[in-house]
Amino acid sequence: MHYDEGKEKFIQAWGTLGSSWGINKAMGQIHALLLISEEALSTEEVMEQLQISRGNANMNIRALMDWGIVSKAYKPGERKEYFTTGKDVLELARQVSRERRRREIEPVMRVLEEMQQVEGDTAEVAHFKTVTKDLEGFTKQVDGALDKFIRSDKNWFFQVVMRLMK
Amino acid sequence: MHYDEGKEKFIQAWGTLGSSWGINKAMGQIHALLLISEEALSTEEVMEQLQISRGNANMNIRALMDWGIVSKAYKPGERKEYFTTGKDVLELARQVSRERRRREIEPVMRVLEEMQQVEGDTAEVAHFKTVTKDLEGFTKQVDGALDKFIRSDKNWFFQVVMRLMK
DNA sequence: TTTAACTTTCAATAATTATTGAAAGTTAAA
DNA sequence: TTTAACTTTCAATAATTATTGAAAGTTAAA
Repeated sequence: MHYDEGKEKFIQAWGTLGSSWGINKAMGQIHALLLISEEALSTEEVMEQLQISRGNANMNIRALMDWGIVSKAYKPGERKEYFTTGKDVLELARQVSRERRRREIEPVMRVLEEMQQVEGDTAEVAHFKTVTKDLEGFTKQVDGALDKFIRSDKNWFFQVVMRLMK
Repeated sequence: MHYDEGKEKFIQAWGTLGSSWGINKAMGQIHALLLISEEALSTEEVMEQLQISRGNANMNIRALMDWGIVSKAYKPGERKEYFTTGKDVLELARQVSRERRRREIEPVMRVLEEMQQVEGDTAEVAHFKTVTKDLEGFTKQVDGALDKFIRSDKNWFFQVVMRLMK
């Protein structure tokens, strides 16, 4: 397979993965492009390589910075802004976990907690509370594990996985 | 808070969570409704309670069955089909993991593996292969852990989480 | 068989989300 | 200051995805 073909495939796959994970396609593609590029890229270069508009490129680069997985890199003597993403995959996973936890798990947990405030002593209400309590418990477990992962040092995750695999 | 208000909130929250996890809103809401209902519900009842059309209800119930988290329940003497979902949250998580693994992780892993076939001995290609190899390695780890989780018995997950938390 | 109760399909439409590109805004050098 | 190189915003539009509802299909009872 030629490099250009591989690159194209990878960018596409990464965009698709992104869109089934709450990150939009362009965001995923820009990230993929930055991942495989050794040099930091400018907005222009991103626009050109992915064939997207300036607004699109700009907005999605900003979103990636918002997620904390892309950062600015100024080149000496240049006025233009350049962007890179870390090449450490584990750090990336940790950052994505952190954001998803904050954006998705936390809000749903707050709602689940509230559900215990429902009044009434019918069987229906009792069942409702049982179910939502269960979900809350499970969500808490996941949240805790995720938190541990996020805070952990570089090797923790692999150590745990290794332990599980043995 | 009144039961109806709580119920409404929960259904909304579950729908929203669904849509940021590749499950659409209606699917999430139907699932929420079935979760909190002790009795199995008919398509009609789902339509009425969520104010959605027959086609929508039917399609999303089928999708939930496809995911393996909703099942048919016939009522004796009745011709109509009724639907329920398991109330075991862990089993639900396991089922969702299984599906997402199959639908999202497997395809991307296949692409990542292919990337090693890229020809050329430039620094650019070397870097490309390094990055995609790293991603592949990490994805494999996650996939393995997920597989372990999916296959595991009921208590495994909590045991592991407990161990992590201590 | 026929009928009626039910389920499924699918083209049309609505709703949502992503993208464009030009105009407005910002900033560093002249 | 002014200018020009750059970045950001945002209303308009395009693309995608979800939803409707009526028609077609299926199935069990009469």
